[in-house]
Amino acid sequence: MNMHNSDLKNFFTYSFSLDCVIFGYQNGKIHVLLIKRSIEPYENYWAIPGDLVYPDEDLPNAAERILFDLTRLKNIELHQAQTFGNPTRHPQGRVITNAYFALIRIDEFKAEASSWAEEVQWVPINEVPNLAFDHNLIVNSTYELLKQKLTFEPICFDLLPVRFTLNEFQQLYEFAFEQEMDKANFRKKIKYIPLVAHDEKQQNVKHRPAKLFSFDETLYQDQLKKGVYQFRM
Amino acid sequence: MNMHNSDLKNFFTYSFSLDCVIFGYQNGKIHVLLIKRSIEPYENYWAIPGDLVYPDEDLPNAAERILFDLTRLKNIELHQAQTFGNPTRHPQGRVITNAYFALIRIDEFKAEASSWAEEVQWVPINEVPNLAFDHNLIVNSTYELLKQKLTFEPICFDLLPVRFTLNEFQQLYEFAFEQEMDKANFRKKIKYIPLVAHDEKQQNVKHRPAKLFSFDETLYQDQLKKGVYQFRM
DNA sequence: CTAAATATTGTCATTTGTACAATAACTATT
DNA sequence: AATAGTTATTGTACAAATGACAATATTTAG
Repeated sequence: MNMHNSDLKNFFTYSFSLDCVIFGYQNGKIHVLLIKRSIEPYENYWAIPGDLVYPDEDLPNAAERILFDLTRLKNIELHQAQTFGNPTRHPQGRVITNAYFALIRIDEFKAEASSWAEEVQWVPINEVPNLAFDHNLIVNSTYELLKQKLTFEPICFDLLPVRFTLNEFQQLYEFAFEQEMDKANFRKKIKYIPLVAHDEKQQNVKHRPAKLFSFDETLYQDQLKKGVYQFRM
Repeated sequence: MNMHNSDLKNFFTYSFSLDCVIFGYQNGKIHVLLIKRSIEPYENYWAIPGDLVYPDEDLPNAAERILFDLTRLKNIELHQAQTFGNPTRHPQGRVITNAYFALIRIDEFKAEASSWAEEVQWVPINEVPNLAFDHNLIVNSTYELLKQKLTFEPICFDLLPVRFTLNEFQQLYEFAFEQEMDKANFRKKIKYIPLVAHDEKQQNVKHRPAKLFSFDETLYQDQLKKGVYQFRM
């Protein structure tokens, strides 16, 4: 497979690609996974992992394959985001691209550069450099979508460690919505979210350690089915 | 332009199309605009208006053009929805399609069959027949998206007449969410939505006529900017 | 003028939201 | 072991929103 260089122009009249915006959470900040391109166009630029879709490939499969090829990440739940089709977005021809995104725990998965990705790097969402193609647009649009989804789907738990403190939970929302919240009131607000309290506590802090919680996905699905509760922040 | 028949296979290795889901509101029901195909494949099937995107055409422009070509509708604000890329969704080759949707006042715009659309028809969302291609999937997914958006964006006013009664407003939500609401409580809930009360009243009803209201878009945008208020139903 | 019908407003108990204060539990230091 | 420092967790009091229901108002039809 080498449809990445100058012969792309002759390969398709126009073509279809897929770009992955992978979000992670670390040190109180939402991060995005970037790769460094070792090929033209935009050689040596940072970009989000993406590539052309094969002619007989379904989009979810393409997303999985492309992400794995470039970053060795697998078993990640990818979700469709927007499609970008500006005719001039690719310097070598018409390439329409569909963004997919995922939320992962950075330390549970190890991203490694592979194929034409020379390096991989997690970058805080508000420190993303100038990227290849229209990837800044794609990252920003998808981050807006993420923030929207954070308010009415319990996806924050894909970013947090499996066991987290209520403060960590709160700080994630404070970061995303760029506003501080009252600790006591935050705890009342999340009263109905099905969390399990564990006996375990935070380690290596030089003050009273916080209790650890985890999200009960099964109970959440039950509540959804019964219609007794709808997630909303 | 005739890339719709058997020569499609040779025209593009794979191609990209755009399908429009146009919603309207009438007689207390949300409707979808359908066209009847006069060409193969799926000749004589009902479908949503859609066609191939030109190689040098931006997606928003393509959406406008395609909708106008088939239904004569214009000056309609179209919004991007999902992209559908199942390799077998089109019987003649790989065609990835991007759905766009719009919300309009049915009687303010007159849809007319044009080009290879033989007929146009507004159909209640819960009475949509078996459609061409995967168009049932597209319509249903986009309707789900619409319902989501109804809860956090003031797009309901694109469906309602410019001047509407509070009951009409309420009934739209009752239809979309399939649940009845208390009249008095509904009025309290919408207290902060910037509506203008007019002196005008409902006509031709055989009981006390209701007062007419309209949505103040300008005031809403101001409130948004100031961050004092966020639409939420 | 009256009945029928729906629009509109009001009441009240309950729940939720908000700001802030108080208490609890742990670490580090003396 | 006692104490200070630090953060976790719970509580309190008042304002605002919600929900079920009742009461009143305005129009048409006769």
